[in-house]
Amino acid sequence: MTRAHTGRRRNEEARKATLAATFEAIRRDGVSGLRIESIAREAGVSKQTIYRWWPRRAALVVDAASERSHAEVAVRDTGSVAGDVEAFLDATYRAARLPDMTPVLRALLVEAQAGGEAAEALDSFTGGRRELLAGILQRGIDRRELPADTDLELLCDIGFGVLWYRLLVGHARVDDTLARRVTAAIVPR
Amino acid sequence: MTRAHTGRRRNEEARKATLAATFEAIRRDGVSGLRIESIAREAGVSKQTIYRWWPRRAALVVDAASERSHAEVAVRDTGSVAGDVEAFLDATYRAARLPDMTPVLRALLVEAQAGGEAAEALDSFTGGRRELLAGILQRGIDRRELPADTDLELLCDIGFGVLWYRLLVGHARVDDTLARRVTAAIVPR
Amino acid sequence: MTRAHTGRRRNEEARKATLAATFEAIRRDGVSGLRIESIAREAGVSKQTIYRWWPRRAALVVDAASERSHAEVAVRDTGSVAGDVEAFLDATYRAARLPDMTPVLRALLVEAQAGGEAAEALDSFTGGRRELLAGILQRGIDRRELPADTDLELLCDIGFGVLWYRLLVGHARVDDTLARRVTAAIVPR
Amino acid sequence: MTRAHTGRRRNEEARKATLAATFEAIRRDGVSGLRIESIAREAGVSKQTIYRWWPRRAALVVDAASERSHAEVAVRDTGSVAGDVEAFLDATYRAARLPDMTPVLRALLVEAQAGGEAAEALDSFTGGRRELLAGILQRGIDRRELPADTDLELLCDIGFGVLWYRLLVGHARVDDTLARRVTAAIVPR
DNA sequence: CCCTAAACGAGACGGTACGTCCGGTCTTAAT
DNA sequence: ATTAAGACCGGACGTACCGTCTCGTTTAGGG
Repeated sequence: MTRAHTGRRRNEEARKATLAATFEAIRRDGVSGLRIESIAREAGVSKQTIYRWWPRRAALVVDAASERSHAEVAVRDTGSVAGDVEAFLDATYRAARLPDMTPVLRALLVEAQAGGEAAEALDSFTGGRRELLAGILQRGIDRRELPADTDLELLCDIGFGVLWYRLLVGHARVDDTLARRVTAAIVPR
Repeated sequence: MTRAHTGRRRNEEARKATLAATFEAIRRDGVSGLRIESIAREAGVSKQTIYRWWPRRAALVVDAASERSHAEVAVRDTGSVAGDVEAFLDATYRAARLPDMTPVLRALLVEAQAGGEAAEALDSFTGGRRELLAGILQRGIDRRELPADTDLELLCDIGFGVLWYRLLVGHARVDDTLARRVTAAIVPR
Repeated sequence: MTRAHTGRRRNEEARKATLAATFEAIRRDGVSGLRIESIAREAGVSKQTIYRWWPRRAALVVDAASERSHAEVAVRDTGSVAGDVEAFLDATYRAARLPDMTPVLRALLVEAQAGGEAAEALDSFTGGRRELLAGILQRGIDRRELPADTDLELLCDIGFGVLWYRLLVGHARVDDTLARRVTAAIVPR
Repeated sequence: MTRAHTGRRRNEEARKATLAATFEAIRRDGVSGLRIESIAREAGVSKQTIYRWWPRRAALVVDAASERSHAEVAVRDTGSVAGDVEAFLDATYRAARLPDMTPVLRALLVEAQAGGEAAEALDSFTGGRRELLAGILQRGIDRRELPADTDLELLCDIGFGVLWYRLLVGHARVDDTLARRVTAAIVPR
């Protein structure tokens, strides 16, 4: 391995190489096929270095995932709730169906089923997204576009539930039309 | 082990003991904690016997899961689509949130992410349920209770997507009111 | 690896291959250079199999050594103590300086320094040899060839001490003449 | 670590602390249990400092040992070879059986089995001692106390062989009477 | 009635990966 | 220039399971 030592400071390149190899491994083998030794080998990093910084496998998955999901989904103001929701869901669904993104989302969810930090990471990730959508819908209520007793929580669960359901069960693709259809189902136009 | 031999016929007790141990292990450790050797030990069965009948781990999970999900969800005719849908979803959600059922559903979905027979089993399981719900909704269209252009596929994804989303992400429980709320959101009353 | 399985019985060939590889490794690298993984690789045996039967490294060394030191040193009756002692020491020294034997003896002694079963094995090995020599000398006393107050214990320590000293320090070889010289020093002719 | 830096000169205290920790570790764990990292930790010294001054583990053992074996065994003139030899052996054996000394001698011998500088150090150490004993015996020949054809080399091997044999095999202690008994066996009184 | 065939428990085996430990090298920052 | 600190790659450690392979026992069912 030709990477230069950095002495007693953490080696940033080793960190990057590890996360890149993890990401690639998730893409290739899925989360159940993750092998720390393979990642170490492919990243040209020693196992000890991996265990030093990511004491649990879940931490590695979470970090690899979060490197790819920085991209914030912008909340726009299109003039109508329906437009705002559709824009938001469209951006969300587009991001999720990127070939790079889908396996990472699946891996994160799978890893989260064991509880622990992956569960927390997933919860915080999905929680943040739900708040954004809830905010958009709340704005609709404030503007009297939606009735005051709108079931915000449920509409959020629908918006994201349909997405995850399709990602995980695979009976139908997350295609271009989905955001429009979901919006039509949950927001009167 | 005190279980009696059955000679050259398959030993039904060994089969049951294996599936029970598998089920218990899923409940205890989740699908990622499944160990064939533990199952064999706990079931008082030899590894060879397990591998003879369930050549892949996924087959074991699928079998253990299907033993618990025999219970067919009845499709009733309450006189209105809304009533029928709510009755169906309520039964579905109730079954899914049974303490025995939830871990198995999660395990099946996780195992399915690797593809293979677990994916097929999950697909056929969820597919069957979607068809039932679609049938109920189609009857609503036929009776003119629902518009002809109702997006059947999407409404099914909503009905089940919300359920799975809550089972997997864990931000909110699948409670008694959920079926009513979901029904209200997707079917005009 | 093409070695045939033997089912649930211990595989004798695997045992032999392991000991042979251990012996070879001691010869090549000395006891401090022993690597269980190398032995496993060279013997075509899995690590688990080695650990199953030799839970400690010392046990492996002891077994490998004892496979080579079966050869009993015969106690002859030449008609005189001096003759008997010289014959015994000559046979002992000859065996010890065999190219196959020397590294194993050194390894056994080194391993024994840590205590444990190697120490016991060495003690029993050397103890047996000392008893033989003591028996020969005792016979000399019985026959009035040696004075009754002969320091048997010390003479044994001399007979073997000189051998080990040369084996371990390496300032002089264990050559053909040594047995005769040692005998002359400890037994009046 | 509270030890003061000494800037660009070698830090004598670091050297002492390292050797003391090495000595202590040999006493505690034997030579096979030596860990550079433990020594560094216990001595409050960095690994780099150890490697700078003792590039090989053997060098460390040799140094630690030689710090303890400075004590020269005086060669006295008691008026008879027997007396001189006994005095010399007694002093030698007494030094070797000191609780501080024994583990270090064992460690040195073990380390020497791998060859290299430990072997050289051991050889030079034992060689020096043998020359002293040989000198005493030669003086006995010169004074006609011993026959001219006395096997000097062998008698030295006996004097030290018995010592090492007992140190290493552990079947019998190096006690107060040993020097007298060995002397009686190799030098006519 | 015997004798073959299948199922089963037991458990050894060759592998692969685990997570830990240590060896020896390197760089930084402080003295 | 020397040191403490500590990250790093490499590689062996001893353990845990995997999936495969006999072995000897048990019973069912066909000749």
